[in-house]
Amino acid sequence: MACIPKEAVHRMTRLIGDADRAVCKVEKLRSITSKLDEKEIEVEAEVFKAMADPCRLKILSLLREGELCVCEIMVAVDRPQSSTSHHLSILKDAGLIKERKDGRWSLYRLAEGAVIEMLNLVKLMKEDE
Amino acid sequence: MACIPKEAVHRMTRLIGDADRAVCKVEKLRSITSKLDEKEIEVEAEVFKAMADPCRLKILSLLREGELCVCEIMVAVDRPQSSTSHHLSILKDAGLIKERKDGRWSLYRLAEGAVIEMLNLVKLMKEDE
DNA sequence: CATTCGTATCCAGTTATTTCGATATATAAA
DNA sequence: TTTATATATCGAAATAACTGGATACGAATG
Repeated sequence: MACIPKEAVHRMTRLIGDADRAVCKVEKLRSITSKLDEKEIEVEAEVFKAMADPCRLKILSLLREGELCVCEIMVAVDRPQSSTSHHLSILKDAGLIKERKDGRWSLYRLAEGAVIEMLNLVKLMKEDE
Repeated sequence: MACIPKEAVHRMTRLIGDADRAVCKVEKLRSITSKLDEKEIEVEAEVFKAMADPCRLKILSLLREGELCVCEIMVAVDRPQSSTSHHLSILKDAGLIKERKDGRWSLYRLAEGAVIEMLNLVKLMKEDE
């Protein structure tokens, strides 16, 4: 584990009172974050980032209805082609949607798994406040 | 509903074959997105945006352990005070965490509700691929 | 009441994201 | 093999987000 800055221990001592317990607390806090897998957190952040845009949320809602091609999606969300395509690639990279080629069409669908539950959960979120 | 661009119907006609069915399809697609509550989607995007940052995900993980003050959190995530405080305000505005003042301390905790499930779900997400 | 301490806010610099026209690529039709 | 179509990618401008030092504010402490 990285070295514990003296400043941190000093602060914590003021907070807790006892210097030994302070060191212990700082080490405990640090150990929680240092156990987190940096790479995994990065990937999780990318998933949330992909869902953090109104247009992309609309696309995900659309795809709940079934598989659609880019030109259908761009009509539905009312964005230019390049913009729509870009959003789709962000959703795909995050693993939220899957692509299938058919002739000159690219057909997109929701990925199996937890995507729908995520969309449902965030709706619930606002209700219990 | 906004007017349907001729271009869209034209494209759809090529895609489907029949002109009347094309108009129908375009209208159906549009109706899905137009039924979505713009304001609600904005709010949902804000929640995902708040979770779309590695440092903030670490803070949420930390708070699973219980209530912490800013100076404890900044030690744990190893960021300057202003930065930590800023991240906390984003999480609070999104409704993911709650604040409680005690003397000169601000104590933060996870909001009741679906926060933990969200964090668990995104982990599951990566497994089924 | 002056000082210290914990936090929030402000600010400026940097970096990342979004947007959309233009262009490239690939498939199919003529 | 020329042309049309569907999609992806590039590029540049506009916008938004993150970062960390400096400052402001409010609560405790001496």
